[in-house]
Amino acid sequence: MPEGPELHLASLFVNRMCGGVVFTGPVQKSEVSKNPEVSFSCPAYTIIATSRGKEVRLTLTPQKSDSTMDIVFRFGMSGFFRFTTEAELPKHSHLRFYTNEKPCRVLSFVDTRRFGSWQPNGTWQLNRGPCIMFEYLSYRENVLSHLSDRAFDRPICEVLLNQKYFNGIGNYLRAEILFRLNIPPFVKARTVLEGLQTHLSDEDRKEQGYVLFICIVLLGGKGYDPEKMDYTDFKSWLQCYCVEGMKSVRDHNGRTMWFKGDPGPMAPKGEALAEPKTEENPSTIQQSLTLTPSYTTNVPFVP
DNA sequence: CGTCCACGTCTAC
DNA sequence: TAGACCTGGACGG
Repeated sequence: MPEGPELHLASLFVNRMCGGVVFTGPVQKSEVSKNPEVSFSCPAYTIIATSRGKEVRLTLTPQKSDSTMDIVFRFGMSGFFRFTTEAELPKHSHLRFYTNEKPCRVLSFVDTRRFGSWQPNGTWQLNRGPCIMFEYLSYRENVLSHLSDRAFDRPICEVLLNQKYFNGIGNYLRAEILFRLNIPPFVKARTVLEGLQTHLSDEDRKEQGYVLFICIVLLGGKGYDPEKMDYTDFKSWLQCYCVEGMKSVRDHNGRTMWFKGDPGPMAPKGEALAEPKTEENPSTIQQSLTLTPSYTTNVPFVP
């Protein structure tokens, strides 16, 4: 997805573009979307956004009332927000908020593959853990106080996708985190994490990818540009995910895990590792990074 | 043309 | 632990 950082940047985008903008009328849903109708209509309201892990919440506030409405979004594989004129409505715009301007502009939730979802009058999904980026202490406590949970019997790379404990991590981040911390992906998660019960030091934060996340978010803010369809910066930020010379293997859930070196003891057995492409091994299929607009518009980078 | 792959959940057997 | 849910880009014949 859009992973935690992109969801956060999406919320910054909404607040930047819609700050001081007045919206009006009903919220419109595309015909094709199977998500619920948003029965909200108001002559004048404003929109603010918040993010938590892999969710974004829009709060609609009528100017002459205190009865706000929250809509909670998950982005699936391809969701993002855009703010355009009505004439330039993006393809796959599935939920639309219209401004009171003439000609009006439209805040759109765009989602090519329609794996994304929204919930009117929604709340943060109950079974998702604290946000790794903005609820760091409770995130950390949630992980460390539940290390006896059977979930941590799994390899670390698979547990990192468990949103009950790592709300915000997705497939590119797990690869980048484990690669940069030099942790073999298929080591039992509990083994990796149980050394962290000490006081909160910079090393601890580093070990749980916290520093990585903060870098992504802080440096990513300036990279967010929905008009610019250029993901060069994102690709050059990646050190492992989809990078030539790295190995990849399907994990036990069928997701591709990118890594370097030793896969670790719990690697799926019988699985042939994809060999890294080298000059001597040109027959290997070259992995290409195909990016939908959410990448090109939302993804941050570290120079 | 066709097959494979993609930033993620969901729910059904 | 599979599939189901979707569109579309890359690449092969």
